Amino acid sequence: MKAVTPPVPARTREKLLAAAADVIRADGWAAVTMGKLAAQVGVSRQTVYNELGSKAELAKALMLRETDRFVERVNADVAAHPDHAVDGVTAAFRHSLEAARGNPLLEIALGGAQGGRDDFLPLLTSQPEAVLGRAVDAVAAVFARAYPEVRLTPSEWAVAVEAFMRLLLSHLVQPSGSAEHASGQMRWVIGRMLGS
Amino acid sequence: MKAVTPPVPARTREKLLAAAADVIRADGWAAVTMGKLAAQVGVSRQTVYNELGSKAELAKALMLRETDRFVERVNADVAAHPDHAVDGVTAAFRHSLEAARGNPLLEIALGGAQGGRDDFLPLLTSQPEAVLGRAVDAVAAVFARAYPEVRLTPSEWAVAVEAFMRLLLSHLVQPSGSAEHASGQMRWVIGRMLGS
DNA sequence: CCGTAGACAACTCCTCCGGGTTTGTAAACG
DNA sequence: CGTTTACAAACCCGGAGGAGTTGTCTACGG
Repeated sequence: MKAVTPPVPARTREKLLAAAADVIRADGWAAVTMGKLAAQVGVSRQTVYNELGSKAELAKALMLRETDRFVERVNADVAAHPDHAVDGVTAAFRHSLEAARGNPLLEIALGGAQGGRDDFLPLLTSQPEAVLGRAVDAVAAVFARAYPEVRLTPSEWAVAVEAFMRLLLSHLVQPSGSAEHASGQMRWVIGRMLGS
Repeated sequence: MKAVTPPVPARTREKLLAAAADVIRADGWAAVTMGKLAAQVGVSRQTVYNELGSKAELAKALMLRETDRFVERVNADVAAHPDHAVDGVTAAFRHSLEAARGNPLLEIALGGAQGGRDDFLPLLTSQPEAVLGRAVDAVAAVFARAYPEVRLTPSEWAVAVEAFMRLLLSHLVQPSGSAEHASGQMRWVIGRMLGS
């Protein structure tokens, strides 16, 4: 467990992000202060600034972290359905929907819950390419690699996955019944987009 | 259609809604007060309450009014492309997107602009069936009637149009390039959903 | 060299406090 | 009927104050 690599530098960032996620889970984004993160990790406040830059960048880093987890989940879901694209993509949709529900960070970022609206919303609206575009590219790559039998061009995959992401976010903001029901509807849309 | 019923009652409501829309366009939702509407229409404040019930119901009525306009636009767009479903639906998408941009009421309702967030957002999130479900039903009926050659079952039309609406709202909240570019992408998705 | 501790101005946030406005309802009036 | 008037409760606004935070800079120490 003890890091062979530099024990302090790169690992500190991860611990700071984890601490921030903990504080958010417990008391929300407003309760996240640089000083609290420093104390929780056992480091000075300036190290936090050196490592994260600013609070806005912390928000961005947290979103990117969340995005990575999301892509990883999608990867696992398609791996569980190797030979049926529609099943795999639909499972990824349903699983992502359930995982996102009750995720405090996501609830804050989607503006529903009050809190750092000014810190998180810009990441999804003003500069979507930062986090959303990144997710689209990664997921499109995952799908295209896992399901080569679905004959879509790279740009078609990009369009399909962008629609996939938009519908996912839409169902988070405006739930329509259960996740079960939503993914049931999505199965039809996904089936059409992937060529039935 | 409508009898030449009392000239005052039903017409007053329409004038009140129009006045509210004017005030919103000029000074935003916060500037809309029941007293101002009464003065602008030349009626007493209580008549406003008798006619509209409350401010929350006024918000709902305005959204329904906007929904009707939207459905009417869609109707016109599909009528302009009688023999090509994908063209008609895509045109409806692009046209709706452009019409919604710069529509003060929509900007408020979608939460981006500050303002009556507490009055409008619930209409799209807490009780989506009130306004959104209504729009889905109406648009699905329009599409199904205009393009019978697209062989979708009524429930398939409902699913497809719900996706259509969700993607429309998504592009309003998170624009991706120009309306031109967005509808270009949507053309592919629509083509797939309607059976290429 | 890297991280710490301390100090610092600017800023945000919260609270309290009035005062004005608005909401929503109810009565009396024409 | 619709209008006027009255009214309690809630809401919004601007200011004053104070605590807490942000972000930066400098001096210190292993």
